[in-house]
Amino acid sequence: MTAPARIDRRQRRRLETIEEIVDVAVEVMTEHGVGGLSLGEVARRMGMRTPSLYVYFDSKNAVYDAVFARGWRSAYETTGALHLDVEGTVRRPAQLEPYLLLVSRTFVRWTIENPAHAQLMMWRPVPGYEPSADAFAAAVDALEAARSMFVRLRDLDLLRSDVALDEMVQTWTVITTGVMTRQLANAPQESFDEGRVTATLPALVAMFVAHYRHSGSPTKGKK
Amino acid sequence: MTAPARIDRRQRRRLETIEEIVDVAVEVMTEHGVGGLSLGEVARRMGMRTPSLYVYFDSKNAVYDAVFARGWRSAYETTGALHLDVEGTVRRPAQLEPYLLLVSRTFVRWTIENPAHAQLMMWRPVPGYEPSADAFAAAVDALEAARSMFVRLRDLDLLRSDVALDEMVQTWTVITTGVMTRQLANAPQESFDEGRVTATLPALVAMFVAHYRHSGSPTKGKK
DNA sequence: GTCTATATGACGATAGAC
DNA sequence: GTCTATCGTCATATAGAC
Repeated sequence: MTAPARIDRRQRRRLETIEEIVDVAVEVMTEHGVGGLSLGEVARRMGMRTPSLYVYFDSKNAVYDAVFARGWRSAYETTGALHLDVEGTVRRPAQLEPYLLLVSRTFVRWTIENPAHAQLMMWRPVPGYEPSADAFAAAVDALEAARSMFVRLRDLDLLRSDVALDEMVQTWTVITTGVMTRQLANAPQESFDEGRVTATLPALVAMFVAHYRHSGSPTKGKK
Repeated sequence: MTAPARIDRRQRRRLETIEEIVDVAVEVMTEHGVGGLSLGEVARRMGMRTPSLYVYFDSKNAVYDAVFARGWRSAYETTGALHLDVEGTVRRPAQLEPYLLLVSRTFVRWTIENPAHAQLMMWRPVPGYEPSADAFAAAVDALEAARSMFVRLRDLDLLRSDVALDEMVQTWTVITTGVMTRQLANAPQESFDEGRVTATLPALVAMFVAHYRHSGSPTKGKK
């Protein structure tokens, strides 16, 4: 039975080529902007001709789709790791604010360090491209992870239970997306650590925590 | 002296044509996405040939630049009107939170109703385009207006004076930009009034006010 | 001054030879 | 699987008609 093995080897090679195409595409997007992706440039860097890429991807948008899905999976893995400890059991944060600050910093840092992925994921920079159902599922998974984080924090009595979870998830994503957007749009050359926008994360998380923490009544609260 | 009059008429016609080109360009950007602007499409809709547009604009990026500058001027006029009363004297808001909610709602509403302008202004959707010094000045004016609003509110003892103004301006723009970004990226077809993201503005402004208002000590405040 | 005709080079994409 | 050849479209540039 050598036939299956040969097929496996072929498929492995094919997958490696696909991975390399995506890598080079991200490289080009990082240099020339997300909308500046050119299949000709990708082929040139890989030592091929443009039409050869069509063996692996049906269209330019299919390449964008792979970057989109890969981005959400990577962000999910990076940020989601904070929600679980090594054994995989649910983590019990001692204090709410330091925990949420760590989560937001981890996510925003990922977006600043992966600007091509992040812009494709958070903005709509490419006319005509919309994520496929498969790619969108990766985004939904990541949002669901954030949502279940808030469920967990609420069950631990760290967050108010009189506010709709949707509102917390929405305001949370507005804050993280807002920081990422202003940092990448206004000063894309600044790193996460030296960013003047990323530096406001502690203040923004403090506002969020004051508003939604369980203990006190944050605003207009009838004490 | 008929010559100057004829020149005036010509210049007026020229300015009208320029305005029309920008109008049609915004129309195309709204339909096909900001990066989907095609000078050929603009010329087609105006009943001209593409090269004729180059009489009025040096390049495609010059058209983007006009849209960028026009957008910031329009946003400035729309939002800045709230800061002054009819006579032009400084307005004295009775309550901080309703006032800031009105300002943020007015600004974000403008971005949702002018998505092409807003995306060009707040994101970086067009590879190779960077605003010229002139166009950038319009953006600086608008940001300065926001900053002076906070100066005024602080002088009126409505905002804390122990926090750097820069931080307030930064967190404020993060919130407004974040709402605009998530609404336009995730549900661009929803109007401002029916938007599920824009609906979180009251909660976000409440957080902001609780954190920065003068009276109480919002978080970790030593009472 | 205003527009058209024409040309160039890059792009995404397809067809077909090897 | 990779190539050459080709198509249509795009931004852009130049030359010249009116």
